[in-house]
Amino acid sequence: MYRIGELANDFKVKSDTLRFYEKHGLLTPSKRSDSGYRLYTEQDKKTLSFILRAKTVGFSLADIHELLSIEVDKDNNACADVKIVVDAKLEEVERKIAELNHFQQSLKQLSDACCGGPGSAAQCTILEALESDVHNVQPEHHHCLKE
Amino acid sequence: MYRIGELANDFKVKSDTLRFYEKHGLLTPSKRSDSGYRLYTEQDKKTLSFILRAKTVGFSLADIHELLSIEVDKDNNACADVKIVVDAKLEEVERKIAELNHFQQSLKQLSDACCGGPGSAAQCTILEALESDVHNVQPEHHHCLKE
DNA sequence: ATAAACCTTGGATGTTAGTCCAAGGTCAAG
DNA sequence: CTTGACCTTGGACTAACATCCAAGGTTTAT
Repeated sequence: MYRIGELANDFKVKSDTLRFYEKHGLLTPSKRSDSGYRLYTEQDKKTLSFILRAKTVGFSLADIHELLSIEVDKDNNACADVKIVVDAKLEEVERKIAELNHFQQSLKQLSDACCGGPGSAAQCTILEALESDVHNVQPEHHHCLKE
Repeated sequence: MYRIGELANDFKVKSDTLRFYEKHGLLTPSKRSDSGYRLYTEQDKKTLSFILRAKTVGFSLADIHELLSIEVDKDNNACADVKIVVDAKLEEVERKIAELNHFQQSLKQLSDACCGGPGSAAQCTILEALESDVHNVQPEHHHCLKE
């Protein structure tokens, strides 16, 4: 069992943030001490980890709330509704992955172009790097390769 | 050349948003008409596309400003500084990709578990799906597989 | 030549996601 | 038995990112 300050400290967030998440239904501590202190379990810790990770990849707290409230239950015949939500999020995740792979290629090109060798590179920006079709690079016409 | 409303419409944002990006140095239209109307070029369009895509994967406008102002210039001896920025962003992108791959696996499990077959699944949440080690699944002990 | 549909600026307002503060209760250490 | 570091609540405040509004200028279509 962790008190709010401990948990906050472990994840480098403020206690206020945890209270804020509670107020918005994202993370309710599993127990309270006799004196009313919030007590968080390992499970709560995992939920917090999930919230913070989902945030870094661009999900809003509303999105995260939706993800957390997905309950696939064999006796729940709203199952089809759940599948619609899950599949929508899955598509969103896949779009994000595709974007990030694209960014990754471009940043790699920039990194290589930058101080990449004795001659260094021609002028280049991330937009030029993104524009170059990674699947069809023609080195001699390319702005961003070393030398 | 696009006027602000056209460009806004193409990208499903408000004209106000484009003026906001301009005020914050993210997207300055390349020209103005004689009467003072903003005129955006194809290049500006690409910049806007970049801004919006970067936003969906969790970059702040400040991050995006930083990415856009990267200029790898062969005559610029601040090259090492640029490489530091680029490599930091690259790491960030790679972390995001790793998170998203993890989410993707979990959402796939949920999607499969949900209405996945005649028997459907045991109760399952995204947290349980995330927790299950995808590289070491033991179907009989797993909460979220069909039947 | 005038209405409809654009555009300009500046400033007010709204939403999301925290962050801070005040007044007071709890708890462990000395 | 008090000092210091925690915790409680409620409410005010902030920053980032827009979004709206007012007063007025421009363009195009009839």
